Amino acid sequence: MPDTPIPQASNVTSLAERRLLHETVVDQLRDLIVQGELAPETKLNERVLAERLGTSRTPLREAIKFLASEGLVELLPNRGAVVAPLKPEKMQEVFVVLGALEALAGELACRNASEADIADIRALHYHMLAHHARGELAPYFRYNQQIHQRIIDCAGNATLAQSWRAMNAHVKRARYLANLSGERWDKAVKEHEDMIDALTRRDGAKLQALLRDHLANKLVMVMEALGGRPK
Amino acid sequence: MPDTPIPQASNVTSLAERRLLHETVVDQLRDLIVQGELAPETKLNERVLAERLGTSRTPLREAIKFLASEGLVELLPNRGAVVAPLKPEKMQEVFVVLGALEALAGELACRNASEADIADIRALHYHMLAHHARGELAPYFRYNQQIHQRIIDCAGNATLAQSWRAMNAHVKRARYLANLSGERWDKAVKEHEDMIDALTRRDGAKLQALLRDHLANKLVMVMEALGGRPK
DNA sequence: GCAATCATTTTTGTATGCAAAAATGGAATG
DNA sequence: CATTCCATTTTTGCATACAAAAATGATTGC
Repeated sequence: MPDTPIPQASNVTSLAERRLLHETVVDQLRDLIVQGELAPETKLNERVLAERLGTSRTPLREAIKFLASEGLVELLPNRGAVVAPLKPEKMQEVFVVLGALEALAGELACRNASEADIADIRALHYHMLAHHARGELAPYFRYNQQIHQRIIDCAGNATLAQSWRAMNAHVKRARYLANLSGERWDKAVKEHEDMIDALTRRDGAKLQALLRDHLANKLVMVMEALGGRPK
Repeated sequence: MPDTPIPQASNVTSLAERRLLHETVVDQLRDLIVQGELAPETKLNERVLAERLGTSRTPLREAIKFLASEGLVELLPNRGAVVAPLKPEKMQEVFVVLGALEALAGELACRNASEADIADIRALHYHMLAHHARGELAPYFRYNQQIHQRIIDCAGNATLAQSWRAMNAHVKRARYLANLSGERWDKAVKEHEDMIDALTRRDGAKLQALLRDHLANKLVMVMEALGGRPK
């Protein structure tokens, strides 16, 4: 018999641990969208999707509403929902906001990150360099994302992190469009180099500027790719 | 309490509106939360709330999921949902992010706003001044919010606007705590004065800085009020 | 008197049913 | 051949049903 826990009447958040079907459906559906398995503008047929995810329409519809709030799906009254289109204008908007969020995160991270945090990020950076050297795109992207994620985390602002995560989901959808040519790729890596440098020196202003530029460059690449697509 | 008829805003299905019940429920529920009618940490009883909003549990649950994504409600697995607590730490986080978003909006607005836009905002500002002069708090808040909203709108970035709206909802919940003392209120008005000035001169950098400070000052007030609350 | 236990009630989570709207397809018409 | 109906099918939106989990509260034992 374990010790009887003291009844914490008010602090409800501490016991929100159990996994709910609704949440797994949200995660699965978000993955399908972000990974591009459900392409932009795909109609979400409730019956089909529910069967695919092994659930009924009710939790699926709740998940769709949740993702609609994140902007990953669009609700069409009486006509269901579609995967949010990948419009160039939308991308432009997202990158601008994301730039501001990452800049803020960079500044906060320079103040709040521990030395261990920075060492971790640096390690991720070297992993990324290795994959860049070998021209391995997928692992490169993975480490790239992890670095950005870690910088956000080091900012120590959960609200910022959540907002960033939602915005970043949109960008992830477009990442495979970026078509990293050798020159562009090298440039992006160089920017990362500078970012790690600024973070190590805890130069918040510099890191902020670098992140903004980095995002702006990413946007250019995505825009070229999107603009080239016949729509 | 026996059947107390709740004034149904207009659940009329007469007009062939494209508006879904789900959306009206989202708006109604958000209003109840933002206006404080559903206090922080209130448990959302689905049966009771559905009846109150004149609907069934299904659309209500969808609305709850939607608002959970906005952060206004928290989901407790197998225990339903509660109105998100108003914790000081959360407020601090929100204000930091909101500061970055408004700063960005200010910069963009200085670039993109038309002269007519600026004239409109200036007009709102004078209305606000009038209500400040008369010490009318509620109308003051209303115009204050409208001014901030208009600046966001002038940025011409719908993604930014939506993100701001969600963040701002949290702040609105705390606004009645701010307890504007004469001195503080005067200071806030003075800051607005400067903001209008910077916008008119289209001095983006200045407006950005002013908005950041303005938000930081608001935070101080809210924090004092929240910190003073025995919780 | 108090805590623990367990039956009962309540509430949540999911599935299903049903009506209305939209999509589909095919015949009739120009 | 294209277009416009209209009947049929499909899909969505909402309500309800039902099982499982949690809250409640009465009872028992100490």
